[in-house]
Amino acid sequence: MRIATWNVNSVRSRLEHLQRWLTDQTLDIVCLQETKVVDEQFPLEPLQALGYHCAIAGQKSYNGVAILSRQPLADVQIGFGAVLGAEAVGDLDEQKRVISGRSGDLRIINLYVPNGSELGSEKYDYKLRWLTCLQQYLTVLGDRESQIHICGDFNIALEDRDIYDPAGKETHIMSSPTEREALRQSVLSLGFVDAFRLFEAGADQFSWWDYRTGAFRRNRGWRIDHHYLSESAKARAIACHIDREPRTWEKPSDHTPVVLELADE
Amino acid sequence: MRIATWNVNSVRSRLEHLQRWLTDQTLDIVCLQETKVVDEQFPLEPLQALGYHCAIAGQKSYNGVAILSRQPLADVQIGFGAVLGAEAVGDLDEQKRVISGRSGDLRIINLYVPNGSELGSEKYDYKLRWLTCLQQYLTVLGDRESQIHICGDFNIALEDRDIYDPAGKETHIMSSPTEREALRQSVLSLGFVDAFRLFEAGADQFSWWDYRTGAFRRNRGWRIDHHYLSESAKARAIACHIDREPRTWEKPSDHTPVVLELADE
DNA sequence: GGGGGGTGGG
DNA sequence: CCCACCCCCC
Repeated sequence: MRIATWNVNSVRSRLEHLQRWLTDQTLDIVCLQETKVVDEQFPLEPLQALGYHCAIAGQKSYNGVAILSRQPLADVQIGFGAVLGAEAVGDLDEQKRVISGRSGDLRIINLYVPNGSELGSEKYDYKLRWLTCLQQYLTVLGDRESQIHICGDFNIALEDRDIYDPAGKETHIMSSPTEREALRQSVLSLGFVDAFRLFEAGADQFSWWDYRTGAFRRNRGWRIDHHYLSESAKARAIACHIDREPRTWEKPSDHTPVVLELADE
Repeated sequence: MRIATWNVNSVRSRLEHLQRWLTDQTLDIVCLQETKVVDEQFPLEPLQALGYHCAIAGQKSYNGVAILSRQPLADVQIGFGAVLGAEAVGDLDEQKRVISGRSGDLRIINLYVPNGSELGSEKYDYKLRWLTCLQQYLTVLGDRESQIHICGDFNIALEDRDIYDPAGKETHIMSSPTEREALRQSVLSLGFVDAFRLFEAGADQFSWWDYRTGAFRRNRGWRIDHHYLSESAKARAIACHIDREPRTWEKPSDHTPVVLELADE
């Protein structure tokens, strides 16, 4: 099966790209971030017409996540609170950044990690608190289920080879040692592995390029969109690649899709 | 020579349409309204690249007029004040709605008449005052020059055959008897003739269709974009037609161009 | 630079 | 519906 993650930067303004890409490709599951639309206005019909079921968790203007799937997902859960309880989660579910569902024996978790704005800012603090909560969330789910796949826009580049020009980026949002450590702690320490790095060792492989200053043309990008696999899911991994093409289209998202292939069971 | 009038509803968002239309057509002079851009940001280069000189009178956000011409225009004048004096004009030159220039012996006057919003409103009063001033302006110019061509968006349909469904539109902005009379008084009473009606007698010939409620598809339009000719210029008139095609393009202006053909002298 | 939102204008 | 503007966010 093929699973994609794509931060579409508004599912409504990217609907034609999404339709085109889903028609060109053969995807089983597509995890979207930054849908930026309330559920009532999510473009269900055109995506159903392409053969997808939609599990959606949207909000107005910002954030919003969705999972498209050829087969309906079981046990769809929205937010950390669905697993940890609303009290434990506090303000971290106010923004729609977490949606999860099960496809056969595989638990799919789709995340849109907060950007964090600037080191030391209030938003940065929110990002770190959010990642701490993510660890609890994954710990609980990991105790319950064996095959787990996590993907999304992590807004963190794990290593220097994941950034176009890493020198001096220790104080940059998305590449600070503190953020990297928080992501390792929240995800990698639980045994999940970065699926892309099972197959690709090189640098200059990016999934996001700023709209400004011709970053895509100059390939000044970041690999911040990831797939993670639990030990048992990792055994099924066949390939993981970045599809740069949608980023070349007219009025693209600033992110491009990352596709993971898993062996059928 | 061929002269067009086109309310482009923002010259920047309509630049591709304008380039396409100017490439398809052979125009000598193109009068634009609602350019909605300050002079410093007017897209001079792409229009010069198509072989046009530009006389521009813009403002931020609203209004704005321009004349594109294959040959540079002589004696370009902006506003009523250039002819009547600033004192006589008061607040009527604050909005950029008037630009004029001479091409050979022909005086070209490009106008964007105020819309007027609603009958009885402050904007309506401004429209009527503006039209009174227009009469003075044209009277002075008519005393000075013989061959005069006036065009633009008049925001008034002169006759019932110029509206898609005239019944009950006496209290509608753009078709009230008061506005029609004001336009007759300001322009027609000075001897200028509606060039389109020299050639076309029929109804259902429109130059503007509201963006809302599928007005274009249903041809619920208005003929509010006009060419007027002085007696001596009228002698040169060969044809006048509405080019509906640009209104069929993607993201069109709500107006479509009206083209006048004059015999070369 | 390109999404979202809102308001004001037509 | 589709401009413009402003502000917020990435």
